[in-house]
Amino acid sequence: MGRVEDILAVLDNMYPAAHCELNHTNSLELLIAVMLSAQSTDASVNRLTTGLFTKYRTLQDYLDVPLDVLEQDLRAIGLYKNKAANIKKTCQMLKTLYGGEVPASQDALESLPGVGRKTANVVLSVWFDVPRIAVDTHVERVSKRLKLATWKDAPRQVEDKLMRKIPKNKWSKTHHQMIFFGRYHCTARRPKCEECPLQGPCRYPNIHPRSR
DNA sequence: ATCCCGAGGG
DNA sequence: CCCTCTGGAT
Repeated sequence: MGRVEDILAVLDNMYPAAHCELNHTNSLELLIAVMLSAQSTDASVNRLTTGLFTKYRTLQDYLDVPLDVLEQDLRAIGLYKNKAANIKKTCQMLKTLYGGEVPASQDALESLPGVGRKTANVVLSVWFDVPRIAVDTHVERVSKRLKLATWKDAPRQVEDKLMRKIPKNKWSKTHHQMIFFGRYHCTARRPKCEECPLQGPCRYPNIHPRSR
């Protein structure tokens, strides 16, 4: 069995039910939750959206509210001023350009302020079931440690290499498994290397010989 | 390359 | 205290 196949098998075994952990009940809520997740934990986002999605139920609710009020409603999360402005502008564009719906196209999504490639990929994959691999901080770190990419690769290059190495029908599942692995096991700061079933393919011990 | 930017963990 | 969190725009 090849190296990549081994890694996928281990991830399947560790996280058979990996999934999107951002709470949402429709495409607008998912889009906003992903926008809010920039440089924030999903736990923080969910804590915030519990109340937010109760207060803001429709697209129009975001359009009607004054910017400074929305800012205060997002205050508990990082980058809240940027996020408030982007959400308001994005909702305006959804209304005027996309019939009040979240578009299912990569270009349309990325044209929205505050929505880049990573956010677009998550929405496409999670909501529209389009095969994509969103490269966030976890996926990037895990990919580099497991030698699925090199240390110098930018997120876009990591994405290309993953798409080449992973069967397309597994992109979405593997994406979430890498998130879980990065979030709960192969953490940025003190990865649990001693109890890791992926020590074989990992380069981390060679780069940080005695760290833990 | 830098800025935005709060909360939680170690 | 310092680091990290499903980034994006300039």
